[in-house]
Amino acid sequence: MESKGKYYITTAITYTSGKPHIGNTYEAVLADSIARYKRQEGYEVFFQTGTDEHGQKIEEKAAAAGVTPKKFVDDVAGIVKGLWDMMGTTYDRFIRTTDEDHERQVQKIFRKLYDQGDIYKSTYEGMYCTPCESFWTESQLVDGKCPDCGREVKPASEEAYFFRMSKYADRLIEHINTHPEFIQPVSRKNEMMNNFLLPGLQDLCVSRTSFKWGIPVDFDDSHVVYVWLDALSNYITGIGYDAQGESTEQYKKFWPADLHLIGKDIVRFHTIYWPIFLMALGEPLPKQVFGHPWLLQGGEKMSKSRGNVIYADDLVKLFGVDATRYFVLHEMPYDNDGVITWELVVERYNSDLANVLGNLVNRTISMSNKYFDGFVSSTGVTEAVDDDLKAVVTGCRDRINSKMETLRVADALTEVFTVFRRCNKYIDETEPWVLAKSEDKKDRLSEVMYNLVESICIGANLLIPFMPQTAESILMQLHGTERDYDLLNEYGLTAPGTRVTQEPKMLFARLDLNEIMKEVEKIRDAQKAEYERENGINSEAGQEPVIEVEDKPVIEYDDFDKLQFCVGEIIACEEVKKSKKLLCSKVKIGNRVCQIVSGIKAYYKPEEMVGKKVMVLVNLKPRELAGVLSEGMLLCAEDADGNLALMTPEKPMPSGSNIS
RNA sequence: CGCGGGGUGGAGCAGUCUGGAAGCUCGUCGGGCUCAUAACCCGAAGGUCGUAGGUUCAAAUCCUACCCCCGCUACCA
Repeated sequence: MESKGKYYITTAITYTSGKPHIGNTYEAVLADSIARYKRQEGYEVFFQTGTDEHGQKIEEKAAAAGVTPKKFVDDVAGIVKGLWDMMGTTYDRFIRTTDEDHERQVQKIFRKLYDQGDIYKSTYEGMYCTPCESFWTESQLVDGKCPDCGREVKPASEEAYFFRMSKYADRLIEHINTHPEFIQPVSRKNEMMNNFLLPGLQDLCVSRTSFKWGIPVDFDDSHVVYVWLDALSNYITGIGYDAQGESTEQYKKFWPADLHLIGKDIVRFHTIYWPIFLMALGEPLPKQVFGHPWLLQGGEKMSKSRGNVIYADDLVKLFGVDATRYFVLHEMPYDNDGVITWELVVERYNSDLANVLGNLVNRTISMSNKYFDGFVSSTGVTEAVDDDLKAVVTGCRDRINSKMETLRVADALTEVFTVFRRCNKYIDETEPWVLAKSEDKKDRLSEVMYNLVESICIGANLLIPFMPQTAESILMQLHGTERDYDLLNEYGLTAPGTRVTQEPKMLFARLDLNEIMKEVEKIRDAQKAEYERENGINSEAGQEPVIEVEDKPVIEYDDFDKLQFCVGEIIACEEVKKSKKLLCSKVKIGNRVCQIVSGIKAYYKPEEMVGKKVMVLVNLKPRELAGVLSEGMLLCAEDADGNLALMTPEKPMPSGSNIS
């Protein structure tokens, strides 16, 4: 098959602030199925995906996790790549914005745009919150106050680089109007025009000084490049663009991109800023930007603290790679958000994959073995019912093609399944088990079985871009072959003498919803636990009772200052013989040791007290308890049930340390 | 009046641009069949197409008002 030309497809690069959920993973799978389809069709495909790793949020997340930003993004990028690999995405490059070649080119791009006057230095003016060190726009403010801390903000300005968006706006409007296919679906085009382009584009601030985790501007290193300029550039740096005119052959071949596949939330960046950057660089614009809808979870909001975030790896664990691919591809409508719940996945799995497809392959193979020892041959004994089957099967490739042309992947996948559904119906129409009863129907039976195997073979070939493993498994079991795309509308290519497997393997075993939901519960618990660990919350959080705090009168600082608290180390401890509740501890506080009696026998054994660092009220007037002198107090928290917990320093502190 | 999208039988969606008998998948019920993973095939029930008006011979589809949900609102990527 000769090449039909090149096809360059990209996904958005995933922001590495955390593990991507199924909604993000969907995009990679969608892009992969398109890439695979284009390859099957005969295009030379370059498929790029990757991670977007700079920015303030990542700097903050890394700091919170106590690691360097680089270490943080290395970890997350590893997780992302692992998920994409697990889903079987056939990317040609997984680019990271921390890749050296990318960073160098972004610096060159920035300088080039600066040198030619598209980027200029000015001052950014906005509302500034001093404690948070953040600028906010008017629209971000909450009641005129900082949305983060709620404190007052004041007008401030800082030096920054700006991009002259306005200079290119007219050209972009012209381009969008003369290229109706540029923004898909079209509804997004109007959104961009009405909201941003027609009211007039503001110049965009393309540098930051408020954080360091970014690509430095090489001629002014107090600034880092705005993450979107950095991130968007990946589409050209990843295939060898050079800002000084030394672009690679690969770049010259593949740019402009045929398709940027992105989420609808970032359409603005891809249809306004990105084209304008490209215009400024003198490069052609991508042919099409498709803003796909999102796969959302039904009902409640997705949140890790509730343990209801659905991740691809959990889906794969329960359903397998191809079933997961099937679900996300099939359930995604064209321009509305789709819904994913565990129940829906099980439903689709059972009805489409197990019942329609898996069972079809299984019953066909068993009959072939039962009636013909697995050998498949056409006898030419046809009947009228065969015609409709053949028409459905041979017409499928072109029906899929027309769906794929407009990126209606879900509809294309549904078309593949019409073949399998038609086959099931064909079995009922021809009733092979009846034919098998009369010896003189043997040839007709053979033809029927041939038609089934041949039809399933074609169906499996059409399934390859969407469910590659399943397609391969079907072809292996039927001993069919992968066929050239150009032959997928031809019938009768199953070779004489083909013999199907003697040991059919179930493709998709039916699942029991209750069993699956038990597994889902485990996943949820694990997720909640992980969330609590990451955020330092004790388990049982969320179910923790809300205690109404009773107020004591306000005290002056001087009142507080009268109390002397210190860290004390318990060096010895024994029960107070005459008492049911008391323990008597020897507590080392710096250079002295005192004896303290506490009512904690029910909660702590003497031996486990020893060695603990605790919070001690030191200057409490000594008093005898049960005949034993107590020279202070060990501080404890107490809950509604009277359970006690000693206060201990959160990090190791020497005994005698002052507490205030 | 900030912008945009959505509200269609129990569930998930198509249909709306270009008005003309309300459709698909799942579920439910009934029947058929037995090769197969209680799977497959056929049939049926079930909808005032968010609400209220309007245009028209005819409205899910066009117009107006309202209600509800969801995004976005530019320095969060």
